[in-house]
Amino acid sequence: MSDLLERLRGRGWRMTAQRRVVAEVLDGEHVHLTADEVHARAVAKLPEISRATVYNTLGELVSLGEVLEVTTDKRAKRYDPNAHRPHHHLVCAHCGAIRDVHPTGNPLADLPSSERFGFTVSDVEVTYRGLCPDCAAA
Amino acid sequence: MSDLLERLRGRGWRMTAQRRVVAEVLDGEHVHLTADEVHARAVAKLPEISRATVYNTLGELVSLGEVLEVTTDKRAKRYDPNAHRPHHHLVCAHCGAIRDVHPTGNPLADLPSSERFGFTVSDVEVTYRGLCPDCAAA
DNA sequence: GACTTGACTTAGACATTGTCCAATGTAGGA
DNA sequence: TCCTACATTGGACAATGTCTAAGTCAAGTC
Ligand SMILES: [Mn+2]
Ligand SMILES: [Mn+2]
Ligand SMILES: [Zn+2]
Ligand SMILES: [Zn+2]
Repeated sequence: MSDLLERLRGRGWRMTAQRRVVAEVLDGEHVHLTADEVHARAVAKLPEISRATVYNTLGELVSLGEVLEVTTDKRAKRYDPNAHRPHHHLVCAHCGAIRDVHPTGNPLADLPSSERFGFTVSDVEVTYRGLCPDCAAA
Repeated sequence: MSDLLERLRGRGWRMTAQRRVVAEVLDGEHVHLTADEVHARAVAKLPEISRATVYNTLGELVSLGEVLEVTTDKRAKRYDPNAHRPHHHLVCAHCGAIRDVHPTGNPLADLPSSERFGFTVSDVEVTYRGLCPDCAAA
């Protein structure tokens, strides 16, 4: 995460306690927190941090390409710090657990030009759904 | 759509003016309306229809498998009457236009078991993103 | 170290999307 | 025609997200 903080400093960011805390929360593998979850964890480290600052900071990180927005369910957006390695997601339909996955092949190649309707297609998101081991056992 | 109304009658649905109007609105190809858009179009045909009824009816149609929920953007859910032909979506990143597409191949086969984390994977959603012809020209 | 300034943070109002409920209405069978 | 279980309604409430005015502070300058 200090990598991230360094990059942000290089981009002219003022290093505030709030931004440091948000960056700390957004660290690790398979991390896909909602804004309110980020806020709750940030408050544990810095009680006076506001919801508005969390939303602002997340939005800025997304604009900078340091964090991805993921919408695996129809509720809140989730924020994914694993922005520098392209990947897709595997979601448990029962408990919502999310794993990063790396399918083989290139789904873009599977969309023939006759199915492109003249669009310039630049990106593809794949969401696999199923049951995680815990939920399948229950 | 009278097909749909027949199926619903067969399932024991009471045929109300409200349900008929929602079914009428949800007709056609490449239709992906939000609940409020459905409501606005329904009101044009039946001014006294309430938001609650539109939400109730859409929820029931989804439960019955007659309509799909689609979340191509991070805003409102969209309702897709094309539930009987599996397909994916192509979305314009600029104006939000949505087309139904039918990629070749089977993306499920592209997820090796080493990338399944013990999940029972049953479904996959693919969303292609790019620019529609109009937005690319502008 | 003190000063300055524009970027940053905050609380809370407001907006959008969706859910829930008690009261009222009605489709369809008896 | 009557009955009643099912359906609809309006509005309160909830969850998520946006915006703004006022106060705060990081970091450059002296
Ligand atoms: Mn991820
Ligand atoms: Mn569709
Ligand atoms: Zn699970
Ligand atoms: Zn477009």
